[in-house]
Amino acid sequence: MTDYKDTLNLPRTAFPMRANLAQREPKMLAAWQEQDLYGQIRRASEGRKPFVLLDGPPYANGKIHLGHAVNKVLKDIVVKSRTLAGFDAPYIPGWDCHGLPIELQVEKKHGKVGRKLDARAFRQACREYALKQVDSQREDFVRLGVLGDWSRPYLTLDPGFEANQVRGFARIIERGHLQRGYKPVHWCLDCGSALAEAEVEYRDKASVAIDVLFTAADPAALNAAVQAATGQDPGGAELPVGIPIWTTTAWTLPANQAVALGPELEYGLYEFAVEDQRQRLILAVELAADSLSRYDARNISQISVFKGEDIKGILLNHPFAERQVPVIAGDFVTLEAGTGAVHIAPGHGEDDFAAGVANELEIYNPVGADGVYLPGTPLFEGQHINKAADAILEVLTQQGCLLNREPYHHSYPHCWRHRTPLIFRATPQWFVNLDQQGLRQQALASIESVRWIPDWGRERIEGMVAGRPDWCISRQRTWGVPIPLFIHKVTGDIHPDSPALIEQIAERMDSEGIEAWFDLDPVDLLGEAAADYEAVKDTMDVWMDSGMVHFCVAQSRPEVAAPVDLYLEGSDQHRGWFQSSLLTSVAMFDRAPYREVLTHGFTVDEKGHKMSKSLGNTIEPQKIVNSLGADILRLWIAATDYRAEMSLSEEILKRVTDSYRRMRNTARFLLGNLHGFEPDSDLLQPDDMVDLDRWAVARASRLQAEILQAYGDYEFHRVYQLLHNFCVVDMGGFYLDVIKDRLYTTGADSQPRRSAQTAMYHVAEAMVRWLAPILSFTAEEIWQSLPGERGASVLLATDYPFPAAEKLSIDWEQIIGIRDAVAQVLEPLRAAGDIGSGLEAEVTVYAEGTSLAAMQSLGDELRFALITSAAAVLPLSERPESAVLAGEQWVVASASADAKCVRCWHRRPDIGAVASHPDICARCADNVAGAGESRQFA
RNA sequence: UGUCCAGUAGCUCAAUGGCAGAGCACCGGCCUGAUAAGCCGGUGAUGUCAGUUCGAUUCUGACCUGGAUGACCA
Repeated sequence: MTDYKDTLNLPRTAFPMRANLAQREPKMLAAWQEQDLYGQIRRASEGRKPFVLLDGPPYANGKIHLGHAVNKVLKDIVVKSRTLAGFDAPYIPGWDCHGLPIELQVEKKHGKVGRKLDARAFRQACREYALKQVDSQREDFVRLGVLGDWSRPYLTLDPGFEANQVRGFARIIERGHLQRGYKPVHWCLDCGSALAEAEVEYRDKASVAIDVLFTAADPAALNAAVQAATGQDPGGAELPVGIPIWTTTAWTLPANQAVALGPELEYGLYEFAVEDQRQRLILAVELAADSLSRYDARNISQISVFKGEDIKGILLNHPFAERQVPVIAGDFVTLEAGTGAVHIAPGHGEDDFAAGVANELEIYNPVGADGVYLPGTPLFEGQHINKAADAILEVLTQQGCLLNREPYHHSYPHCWRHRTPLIFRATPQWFVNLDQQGLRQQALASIESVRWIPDWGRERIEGMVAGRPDWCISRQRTWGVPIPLFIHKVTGDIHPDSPALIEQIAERMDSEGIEAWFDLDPVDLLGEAAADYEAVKDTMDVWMDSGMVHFCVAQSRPEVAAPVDLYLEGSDQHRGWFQSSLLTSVAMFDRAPYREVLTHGFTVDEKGHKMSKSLGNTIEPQKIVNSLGADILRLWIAATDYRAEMSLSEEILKRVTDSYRRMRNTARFLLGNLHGFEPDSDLLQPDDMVDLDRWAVARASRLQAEILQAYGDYEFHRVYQLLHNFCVVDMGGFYLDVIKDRLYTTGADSQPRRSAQTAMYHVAEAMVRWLAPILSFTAEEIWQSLPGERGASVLLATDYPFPAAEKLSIDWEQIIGIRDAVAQVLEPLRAAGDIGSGLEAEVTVYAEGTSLAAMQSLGDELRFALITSAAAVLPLSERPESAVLAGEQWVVASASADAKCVRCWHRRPDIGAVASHPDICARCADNVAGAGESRQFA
């Protein structure tokens, strides 16, 4: 028997089945770097329609985690898919480099500012630390296959950035949004600084709740007020009377300036006895019973009832300070807890502050930056507020004003870095005022012009902007961009020429960065007037840094000038970067800095629980990359619907790896069978192609439309599903299976084979582009194995232009349905051991209508489509008793009685028809020694 | 405690006021000319409870679970 294997065209390719991504990817990265792929793409994209994604800067501290990977890879998929779609899509990554966390790291090593290092050296240490972090994070991002201008990222510590930031700040001042305020702000004693809203988190805290008595300064006046309200003299003028307040922050009592009652709430005057001492208290009616039981009161009687408003203005004795404080009305007073009377320290609370302003109280703050009562504070001067609690309670007890104390658990604001309780402390701070120039309203209007994806993002940010307080932008820290202002020593006003002065400062900062401000001799700028002014020592909130990226980066990199097309971050950035960027942009330019804002969810484990170190359920991206490869991680990110939580587990990674292999293998099969195909000479025109091959091209072309749509809609999980199903169902399950016979057995340069190769070539060219944004490494590997002249990288190409669709002769969807039906009928034969492969069977299909027509037009080539040795088709009316119903048609199947062709494995009656080739069928003989067969349909 | 989002087979995703689809996984089989592959067949699901409706996975409400975010001030 002649060995005919040599006469077959079996697949050949150097493209390996095993990906070995962990080893292969770094080499590919080196090659990309070597050839400056990013730069090449920029040059190739010149003049195209721009699509700009502005990178939200990660904070330069710590190793990147899964969330970072998700964010950067999503951005990368967007940028690459837009590049392939023919846009000029630059990507300039950036880092957020100033701020407290870096200071804390440096403090760990060098101690606080002024101990081992002076401020200047400390800042230098911060700078060095941040740059080191940037380097390490950059390495990890690059390893993920994220393509961008990594050699020239933007850093908020770049002198140019810092200079532009103060220029932006000047613009905000010019437009009237800056305000200097003496207001209570969240203050972290460990930071020694004010905090922004975004830096506050609420945690449970165990406090001591106390009831403190404020005695009436003039009981007769109180009685008179009650009588005026109720029409009855309450009497009992000889008894002690007062109003008890309830508080969990005893340390604020030294700053007390008033007691607030709800103006519309009902209060009662109660008389009772404690240890046989009769006395009177005013309490909210609803809270009276609870409160009086706390005080062990007996023989209680309610003397009268009135509204809080009725005793407004009555004076009370401060429990220990030498002053009297008024009763005021406060709408914010509720009946949730306490006594219905709220102690007001305008220097230590927001409501308190507002009440203080409304009632012309002193905004008194006796607490220093370090939490110690300032010199001159009666009784407690020099004590730390956390330690003074006992002393305060003791004083209250001595004064007979401590009615009750008990432990109390509540949630309380904490510093999100130190996790320590915050205090409210009135200090002079700088604010971006949301209302004095209509910033809030304009911001809300700008939100309307932005497309928010998912759309609930709009409501979220609207609610936040509508409800937020003024933005406290000053920090009393070392590592940050200075607030470059001069304050008049007498009037407290900023220098009238501030914008111009800031420009002069910015010019110095262009080269020297923030040190230019700290080194500045005010005389150089202000001349003789310098003596009248004081330089501000505060730094800016780092949210100002990142919030001004849209302005600062564009000054040196005009290709990303605002407004940009897209911001893409985690959904937590509605309160963070999206908002800070919006506010600065509206403050400077009256418009949003972005057209679209896309958010993604957070990573969770397989049970849907968030990943955290304490739960021990974190998965490190570095680990995945170094074992499975970056493409596997990228595929997971693409395959997951990022609008909700994104869950990751060992099983999920396994599934992702499996589907990766399937796609890779499909590509490998295409490449293996494109062996020897030179598109320049071998590519057939659609007219010359076998009908099935034209179907494959048409199918791929239709799919491409869907895939591009999905990319355009940022629905990458749809891209993945479409791609994977195409590989499995259309290609593996049908087309590639069917054309194997033709590829292998017909002549290498024959029309039937070239036709199939032409189709596969089109499919491969398109598919490598579909894959490229997601499986960047693998796509590049495929690209390099594809035949034909091509550029250095798939990313230098644009979406594949399919040849114009030709009308098909066969309704292939019908044929696919019949194929499934035949497979069902073949299964029992196989189970019975009558046949093994489908080529051992012959079938007759009985059908009517369109499916009959489809099969009839295939004629003799039906058997190739069904992958059986013989296939006949007859009208339904002729079906015999033995026919089996499968789907809509009836099938008769049996094992073929014919001999097997050793070459093509079909069972044919014409084996040996050509005498010189006794072991092969006539078709094979023709292909081996004759003119070669021709195919029209399959 | 408020608001928002999500909950569809073991996993990843679909869909619809009218029999809930796909792929993977799993089970069974085939092939050995994609072979640490490939092909065929099969099993399997709407978080819970009510309501509206002829009919609800879809609409409404409550609850549960998870996530995000805000308020919690005295």
